[in-house]
Amino acid sequence: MENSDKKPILANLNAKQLKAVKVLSGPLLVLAGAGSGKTRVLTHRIANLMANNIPGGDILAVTFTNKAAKEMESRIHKILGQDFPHSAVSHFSLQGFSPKNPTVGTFHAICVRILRTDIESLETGLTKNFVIFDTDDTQKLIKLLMKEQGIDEKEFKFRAILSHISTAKNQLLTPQVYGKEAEPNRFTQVVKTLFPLYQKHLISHNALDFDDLLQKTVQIFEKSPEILEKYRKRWNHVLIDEYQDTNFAQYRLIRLLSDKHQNLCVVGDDHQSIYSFRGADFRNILDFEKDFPNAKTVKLEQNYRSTANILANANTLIGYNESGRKKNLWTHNEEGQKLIITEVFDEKDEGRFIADKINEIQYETNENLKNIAILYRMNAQSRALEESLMRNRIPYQIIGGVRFFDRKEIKDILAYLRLIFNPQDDIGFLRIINVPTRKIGAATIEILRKYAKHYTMSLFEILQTIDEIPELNETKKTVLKNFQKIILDLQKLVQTEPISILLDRLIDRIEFYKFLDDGSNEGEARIQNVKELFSVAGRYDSAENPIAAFLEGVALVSDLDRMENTDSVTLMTIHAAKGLEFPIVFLPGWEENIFPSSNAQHSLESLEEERRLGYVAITRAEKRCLISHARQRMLFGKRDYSAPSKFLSELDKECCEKSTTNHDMASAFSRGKTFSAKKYLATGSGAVSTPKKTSAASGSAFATFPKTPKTKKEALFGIVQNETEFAIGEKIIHREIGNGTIIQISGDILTVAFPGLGVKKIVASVEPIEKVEE
DNA sequence: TGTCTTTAGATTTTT
DNA sequence: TCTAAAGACA
Repeated sequence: MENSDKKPILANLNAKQLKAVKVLSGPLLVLAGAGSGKTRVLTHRIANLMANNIPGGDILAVTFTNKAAKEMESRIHKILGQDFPHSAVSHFSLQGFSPKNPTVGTFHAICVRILRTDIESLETGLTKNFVIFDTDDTQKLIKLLMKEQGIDEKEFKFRAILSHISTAKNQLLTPQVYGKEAEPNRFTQVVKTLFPLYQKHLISHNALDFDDLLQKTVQIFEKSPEILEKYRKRWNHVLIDEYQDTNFAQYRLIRLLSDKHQNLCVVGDDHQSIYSFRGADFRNILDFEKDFPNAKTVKLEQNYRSTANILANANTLIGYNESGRKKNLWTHNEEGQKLIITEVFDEKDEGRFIADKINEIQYETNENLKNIAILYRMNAQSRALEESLMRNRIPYQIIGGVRFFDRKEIKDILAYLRLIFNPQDDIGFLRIINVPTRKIGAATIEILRKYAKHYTMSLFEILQTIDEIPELNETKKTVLKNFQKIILDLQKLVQTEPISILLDRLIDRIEFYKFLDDGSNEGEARIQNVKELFSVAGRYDSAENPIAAFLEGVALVSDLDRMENTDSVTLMTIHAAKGLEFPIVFLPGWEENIFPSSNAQHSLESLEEERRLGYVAITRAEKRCLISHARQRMLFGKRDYSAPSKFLSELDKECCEKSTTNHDMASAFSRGKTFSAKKYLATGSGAVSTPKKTSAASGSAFATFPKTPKTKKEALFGIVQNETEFAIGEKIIHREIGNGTIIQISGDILTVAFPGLGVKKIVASVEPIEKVEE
């Protein structure tokens, strides 16, 4: 690297950061406040280890998300230049671990790779070809078992049972141990019945759920000292990011790997622990010095991200928590603007307020939209915001909600692949046996299941003996044999052909596009979604076992990994925003029972977790933070009055500014009328009538700005506008909005100032506007 | 058995 | 509001 003599590894670090980077061995705790350069320390420390002749392959770095893993790799690469071969780590590759490069990945991704090598040592019957069951699969399975056991679905919620099982697994409890230890009551009695059955079925399907990935790995390590030794030797240096969010299974895993060499560096901030619902326990980070008495501790307290005003608010808020280590986060950054707290009328008014503010900010500072984020407590809040942004023609991308890989058509195709890859997968079989429709219904399935159970074979395997099943007529047998043949034929291709060919043949054989195409826009969108799958699949063709890598990738990938760096506003939950930062952050919905959530009101612990979430939310902002709360809100089909969040009164009053959109009922009503008039516009504007459909139509998980086919608009509105006939400064009249002045032109998009209504972006060829001759 | 219609029920956060 | 399960009917 050109400036290697300047030691870039140790450059641009403050004294504390440098201290952490320079510790080359032994246990190290880095308490890193928000925005204090945590990732910087991690990456530079890895680079420094490598610069001190520790082979990259000796290093294991565990991150919380795949996105963070990728980010970390590219940053290490940047620091080390050629010293770090760019092939880097492929997160989903099944090839072993590289001797040259650090292993970077999430707990789940790393565990999968360990299991692909060593799971058979457990002698549970699980093989290297195991599939990963996602939430949807596990829900189906537990429902199935409940039916089988005659457990009343009304009395016992499958969700509650699943989450109970998950918690137990995260505590590394086996069904046997759970059965002994759980306090006896009606609910645990049910779980005691279902847990072992659930586990048994997973094994017989050759499947693991998310929690198994961790638990099985720990089991291997505890059972086979020689396997544990292999990984201990491989990873002489272990680094853990977001340590405050580790659960017991992960904690155990870390101890197993690093107790011997003690070269363990954990980084985190107990104030940012927000995943306790998933079993995370921030006491892990508080107890680190107890667990490792030789630990060195470095506190990073200088914040480089946010203005002093933003930081002051975050500090004051988190100060209301009793738990956690006291910290003194400070900054040299300028004071900046005050945090703005705005009272709005309802969720629509809130959407309008945010859209107007974005237009205003853009007009004033020409801020790139990718610097703006809207962070909310729950996905259900996004709809009103999306509608408003769409109406105002503000491009946005939405992370979360219905994930791309959760779409029905995608899951169906994946289920086919799963079955091809693993014929034991009954859940996959049940998903697709009648997709496309083959006239195989509940009755036929029941017969198959009876025989499968009797011969302890999987549903797919039982098709071999189909001729010996008297209950089925010839037509059914033919249909089932055809289905079997499709799967068997495609299985032959797995070894030789890339996934794209396999997908192509599959879609062809089952005439999937024909099945999806119902003539509607939604049908077209579904086809587009399936086609998008090809581009995703292409990335796995170079893996050793492409289909396994592909299935694994889609099981472990989150929407966050698909976040694009485009010129658009980002919408996501606060949880998803952890680890990210944005110059301008909107925080809507700071109302009691939304934030803090109604489910968090009953205990101090959960309320404190909500407060930490608030802390995370505010500290995402670099320059500006705009909080809003609505007087009433439509939620789950009901309109309710809502009190401002208690967190608002816990902010630093000196550093806040209150405002209101001042919309009483009447004005909100008239505004609503304007909305509906414009909604007609939005509805007609292309293939979309609701935000959700937009995301489908765009062919990805993102609801990107609808690129509207012009011809359709013209047909719909009978307006043919010449895009070039407008100029800055000209006056126009909008049929619905009124008179305005053009202040900016960007291609077909006009920025128009409407007196008294604010600045809006308008697509010239779409909206009913005309020039006003003066 | 599929499809259309109705109804009930659930909505925090996610690897 | 939206989804999934249940019911009615061809």
